[in-house]
Amino acid sequence: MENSSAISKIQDAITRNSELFESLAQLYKLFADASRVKILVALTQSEMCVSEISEFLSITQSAVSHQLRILKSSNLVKTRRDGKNIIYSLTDNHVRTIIDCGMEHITE
Amino acid sequence: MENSSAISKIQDAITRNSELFESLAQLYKLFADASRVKILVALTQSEMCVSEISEFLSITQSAVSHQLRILKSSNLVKTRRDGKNIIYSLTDNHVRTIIDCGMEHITE
DNA sequence: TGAATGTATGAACAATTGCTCATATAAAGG
DNA sequence: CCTTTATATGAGCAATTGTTCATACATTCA
Repeated sequence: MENSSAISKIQDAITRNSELFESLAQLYKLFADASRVKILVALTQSEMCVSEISEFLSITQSAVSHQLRILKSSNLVKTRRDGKNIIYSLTDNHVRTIIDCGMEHITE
Repeated sequence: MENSSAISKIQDAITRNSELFESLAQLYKLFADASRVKILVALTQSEMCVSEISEFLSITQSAVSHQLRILKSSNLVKTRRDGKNIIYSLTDNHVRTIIDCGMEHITE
């Protein structure tokens, strides 16, 4: 197949910014699991500690911790300690925006 | 741990809308792969046939077809035939919006 | 200080995913 | 028709993922 010039420009642009799109996929991967989405949605409403999250997702504390570690190392959430609890909250408003954006597609 | 009433309301809301968040995760899963993201980004610029896409992603025609099938069965893209080619294009503008939304987080 | 509570972590395992290879289908053009 | 070209599809495989289980760590409180 021969390339039209318009399309080969698009292809160039995508090839040049390859790592950017890898990062983008990496970001979406964080939202690509129901447990994580639910955690993130919950945190858009209020900060929460691990056991609170663990309680309403029907998954173990361990599973929640594993997921939170992923979200934290990706800087979507941050933590602070409050006595025996570790309180998780969203790092910024991007999460909210991204979730809203996906929601609009679902509930069309 | 005892639930504050505010948090238990959030938990109720999330539990009630469980399937909604499953769908949301399912949607993001479509964007959670670099090849698919690149395909989708390319299609925001122009409709394309399989071999054009296959050319600039360094993956085989077969792999592209597999990915396109996923995107099509999820209604993110649609097809039409033009002679020997199958031309793929975005179903609507949601894809564009979702990608832009993620981009803003990446390029902050 | 020692027990209790809340959280983190590593290993192991099943499930899912994205690719390749081989092959099928389908339209085009001699 | 029969070959060529474009695309689709199924099986198989390696890599990744999300969970559980067992256990470690850390802070509180008696």
